[in-house]
Amino acid sequence: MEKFLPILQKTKLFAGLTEQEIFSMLGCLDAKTGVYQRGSAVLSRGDTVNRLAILLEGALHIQRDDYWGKRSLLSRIAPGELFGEAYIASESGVFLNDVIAVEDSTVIFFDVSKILTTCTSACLFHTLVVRNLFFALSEKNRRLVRKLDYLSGHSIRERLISYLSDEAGRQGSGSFSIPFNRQQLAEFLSVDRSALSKELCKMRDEGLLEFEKNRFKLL
Amino acid sequence: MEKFLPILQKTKLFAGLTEQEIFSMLGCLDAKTGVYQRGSAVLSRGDTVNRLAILLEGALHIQRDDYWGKRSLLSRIAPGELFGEAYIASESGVFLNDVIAVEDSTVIFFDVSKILTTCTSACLFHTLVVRNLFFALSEKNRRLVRKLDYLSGHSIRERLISYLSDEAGRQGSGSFSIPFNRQQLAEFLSVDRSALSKELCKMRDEGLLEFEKNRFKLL
DNA sequence: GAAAATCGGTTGTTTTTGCAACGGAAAAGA
DNA sequence: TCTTTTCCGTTGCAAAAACAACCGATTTTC
Repeated sequence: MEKFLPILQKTKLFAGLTEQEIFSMLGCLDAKTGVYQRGSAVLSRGDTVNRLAILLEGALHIQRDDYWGKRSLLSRIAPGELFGEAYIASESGVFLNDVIAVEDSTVIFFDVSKILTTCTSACLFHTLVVRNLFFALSEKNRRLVRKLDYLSGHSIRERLISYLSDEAGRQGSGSFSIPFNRQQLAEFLSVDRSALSKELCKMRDEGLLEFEKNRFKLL
Repeated sequence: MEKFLPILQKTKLFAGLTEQEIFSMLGCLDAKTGVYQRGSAVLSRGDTVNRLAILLEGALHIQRDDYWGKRSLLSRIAPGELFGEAYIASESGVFLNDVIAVEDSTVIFFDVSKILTTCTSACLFHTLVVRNLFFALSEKNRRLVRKLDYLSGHSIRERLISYLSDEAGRQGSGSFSIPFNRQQLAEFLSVDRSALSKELCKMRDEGLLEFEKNRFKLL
């Protein structure tokens, strides 16, 4: 557990705490880590979730397959990001999606209710963590709204433009790479892969952008 | 301000507090109310938001018009619901959508940072409000994920089914009414109104549902 | 109560998207 | 290195959705 302290210190949740303070909270939060091989499930649809999770190493996809096997890719989780936060406070707590490790991954789980319920040891950093938790949730919220924006696009081109220009802004450059291959990007934007491919090439031919593999350049 | 205490008491944010306790917090949170006529803007794209808002009376639409005047309806806010929560914790704090009063509305704004920063009067109910805030944000989060689900549908029919069956579940009956007219429902689901109308009638002819105006019955 | 605006269903046409299948290039695995 | 798998662009066709325009009914406004 100790070896993850430097990583935890960089997360939004524990921002501003010393390694020592984080360490003392881990016990209080009943922290448990899990290791997942590439391709295995971290959480599955129907699981009861009552813990907050943070990805320490690797990469995860939050996704869902419908009756016909059509897959929706809701979001990708990068190291330091938290997930499962939407369900811990729900009555049912039943998880509606699958969380899959797309790389070998390590995840840490917290019993977050311990932070929220009146803390017996009303320590100073508790207050800070609660504040951080609020910021993290708020940011997550913004992310979801952004994704809603992508999907509100009425055509493949609109969805692509809103997603790609957003990504360019986030990475601070018109030249950037995305964490998806074509199939995954199609699932992320809820469109057909071949139609996506067609549209991308059309946009390239029109001089709107350049790309090679998962690297893009907006013009 | 006092006349809104019974309404505030029913909100998620102040759940579990007495009217007296809420009243004493209003000053601490620097609460301010605003009254908006039907059709007027509560918040506009580009505004800097650093306050949490709760709708006390009326109804709001969070929406956005693109370059071509095409409107996306992100969500509808009912009395007691909070909004603006995504932006108060962001660096820029710049609001990306428009919030429009679709009925005469009253809104209350809070300086929520006051709850989060170390409270000089570390009162008991502060802790409770922070916990409530977390639950409220978490619920908002779930709502956004649900809407993402609707928009992930690959056809108008799929979007309709996921939205309508969700609404049926939420209202606990196969017979229910929705807070949108056809045009608004089309904007909410990001589809063309006439195509939506066509699909609805087709589904009715196939015996999947019945409807009249904004009242639906799933079969 | 008359005029104006909104609402929702309908139709026909155009455009876009989905789908299925193929093939070459690159990557992964043995 | 050779085989197998994955990736991604391409094509043709079928299906779906967007668009524009129209109309009767209802609602709103004055």
